[in-house]
Amino acid sequence: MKGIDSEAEVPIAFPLQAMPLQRADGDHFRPDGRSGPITSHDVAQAAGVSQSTVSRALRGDSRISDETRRHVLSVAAELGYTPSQLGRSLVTRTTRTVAIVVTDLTSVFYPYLVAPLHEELDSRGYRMVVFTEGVESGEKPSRAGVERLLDRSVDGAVLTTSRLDGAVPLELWRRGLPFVFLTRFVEGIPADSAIVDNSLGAAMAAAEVVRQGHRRIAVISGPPDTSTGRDRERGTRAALAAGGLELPEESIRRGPFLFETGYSNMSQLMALERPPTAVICGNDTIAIGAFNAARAAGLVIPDDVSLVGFDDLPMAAWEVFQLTTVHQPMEEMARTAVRLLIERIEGGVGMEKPRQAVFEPRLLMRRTLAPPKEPNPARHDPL
Amino acid sequence: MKGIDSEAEVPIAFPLQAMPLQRADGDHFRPDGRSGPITSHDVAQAAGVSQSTVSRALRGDSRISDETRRHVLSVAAELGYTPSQLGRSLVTRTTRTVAIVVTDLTSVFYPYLVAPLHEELDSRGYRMVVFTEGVESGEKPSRAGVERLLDRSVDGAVLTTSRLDGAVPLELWRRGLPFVFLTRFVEGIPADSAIVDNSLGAAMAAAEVVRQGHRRIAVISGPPDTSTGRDRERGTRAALAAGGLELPEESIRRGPFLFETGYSNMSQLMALERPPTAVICGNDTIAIGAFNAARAAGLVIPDDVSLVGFDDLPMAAWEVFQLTTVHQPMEEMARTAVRLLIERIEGGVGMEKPRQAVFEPRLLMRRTLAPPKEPNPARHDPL
DNA sequence: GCATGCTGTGCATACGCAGTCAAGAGGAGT
DNA sequence: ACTCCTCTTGACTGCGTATGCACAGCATGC
Repeated sequence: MKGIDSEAEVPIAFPLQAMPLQRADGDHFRPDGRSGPITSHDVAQAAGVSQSTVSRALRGDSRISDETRRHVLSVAAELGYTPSQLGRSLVTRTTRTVAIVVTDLTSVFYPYLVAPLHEELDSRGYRMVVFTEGVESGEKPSRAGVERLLDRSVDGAVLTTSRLDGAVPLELWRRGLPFVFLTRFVEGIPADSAIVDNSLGAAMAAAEVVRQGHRRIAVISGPPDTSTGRDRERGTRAALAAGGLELPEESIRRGPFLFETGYSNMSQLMALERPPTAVICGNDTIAIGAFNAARAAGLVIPDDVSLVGFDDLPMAAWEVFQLTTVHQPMEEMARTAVRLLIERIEGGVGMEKPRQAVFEPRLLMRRTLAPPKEPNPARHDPL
Repeated sequence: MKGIDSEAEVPIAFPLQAMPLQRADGDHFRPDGRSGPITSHDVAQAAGVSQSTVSRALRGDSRISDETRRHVLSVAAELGYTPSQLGRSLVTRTTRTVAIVVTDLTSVFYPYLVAPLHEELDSRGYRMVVFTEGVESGEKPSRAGVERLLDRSVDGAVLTTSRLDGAVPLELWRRGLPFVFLTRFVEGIPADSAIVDNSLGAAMAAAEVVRQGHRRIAVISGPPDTSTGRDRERGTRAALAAGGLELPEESIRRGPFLFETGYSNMSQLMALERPPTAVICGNDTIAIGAFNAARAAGLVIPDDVSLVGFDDLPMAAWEVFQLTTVHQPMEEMARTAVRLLIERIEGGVGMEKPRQAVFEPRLLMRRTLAPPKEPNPARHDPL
């Protein structure tokens, strides 16, 4: 077993391979003897043509003869020339880079959003830069953050993060940077968006909880300053009201969309004198936190308490959870967001009217929701 | 409940706020009447100074008088000037951007790597671009991918993905782009790296499994063409051998570090005539897949079968899993990787000797490992 | 024989910024 | 009064690329 040299400078333990492992002195050889990377000028000189011709040959300009093009391409390949994206961006005024703005990269929610975003962007030849919007508690617009988006290094942005009072979207809009809301949106900002009908989805879930006979229902909701948190809570309330149920303030908890929010609030709820028979959660992450809290308290789901989530993360389908939840087509939403954004970017100034892509939620019955064990005696339904 | 207009152009349902929601025609006002974003020339003209002075004033050059600086700053703020990172990068030959290269963004593993990477980079004033190395089956260097890294748009790269035969690291090294291996590395490439001692960690886990009395042990390992997969398998074998146990080829499965790998292989293992009493998994994701497969088969862990993982993802500690696993300090590793990389980038050409930061693994006893129920009668140990 | 068109290439410039060099203003020293 | 500095600022250039424009070469039509 080898020893440990934590952070120490240890000699390379493995032998260098006997392959063409030879680094050029200061990148590649440059005809003019200067240092630094190869430029189109170098290629031009080596190929005996002008820089313009190199540029055109590589970009496939049709006005270059096939012979010249082949020659230039071979010389470029030989020198290991890679066009500078910087120089190109400066003159074309386009970077083919899109910013993704998220709050908390740690969230298990983001991979499922970021992966399709990346793939869709990549397939269209765009790069992806990731920014986190500082989770400043106050109204701080995180000036540095907005600057970063406006310094010409990105062509547009996907906002997955925005709080309802967030200053970032407003600032972006004023400065004319194309962007699109994904998952969440901010009212009053006429930007494109790709979202699920959150209030409808939440209402579907809550209605089913009621239909199955629950009367003592608690809610662990998301943050009220996000459109998702607010709309889902609204939908839940509406459905409960339609079932003749109120939602007293002590039965609704709120917090960030985190495991801990579900865990701690569920623990408290289960410790109540008359704990709820069902708990509706703001998203799957909260629901899974709640699930684990219930388990830790020795409760069996759904025998002792029912649970529903929102999002349908892949892990919601895991055998250990089998979480009843509201499905939203995250991948499709992400791809749509990219499509809307790219159209804005490449479409130019037109298309001023904002477009909303609202997706249908779908209630997924799995195994965390069942009728309560001790049906409320006040229940009048025929069954 | 509101209706759904999936992907249709619906009018904005919310009223525009009565706030200063007024977009300047074509970005901000420009003194010279041209369109496009404000440049330092515009600020200079408006402030009655030269462009050089504007540049210097904003960058805090000490040779500018306080009076001029204040004036320039106020004019810049008034015009809403944001320096172009492009122009700056072109002349400074530095982008303050680092590329993160990953394989599969969907992995639940990456958030815990990407989040600290981002934070550490951000705190040092660097941006983060995410690339996926095409998961081409062949040797394809994913030319487009390498090009992307070499087109002067990043100052360096963090490779978390590399297969042992990957061509990307070699190409980067030859072209002189600073980079660092994180989690995995590739032999023969003299680059910095931040890794855990994988073989030691795996050996610790396997030794404990043996110590607890298991004799019929199976392994669900990671991909053999990664350093993590290979080294962990090596460590496991070594520890088993030290315990006098062989690892017959039919008892070791291999596959990508995915939930499905654990699920399907565990299902098969549990269907064997004499299933193993313990399964050692290549990482937590595989282990959790295996856990769910066991649960689906009606087995209780660890009563019917023991399970150990590797990584110590946050979810390994969840109540429903309580996975016994090998902890690696991912956050610290990520931060170290960034530190090593930035030192290379900002340190310039020196420091040619590669540095390896090897972190100590730690075996975390939770509740998925217990002595086998039916101890092997061939066991000779005193207890 | 000349004008015209087409094809292929080079020249020159602009993109936005940082930095080099020089120069002007003012003060101090002789 | 002159020189020598220091302090502050401006003109100019270059980073690497794309592109408008001019131009050369050749073919075509009258």
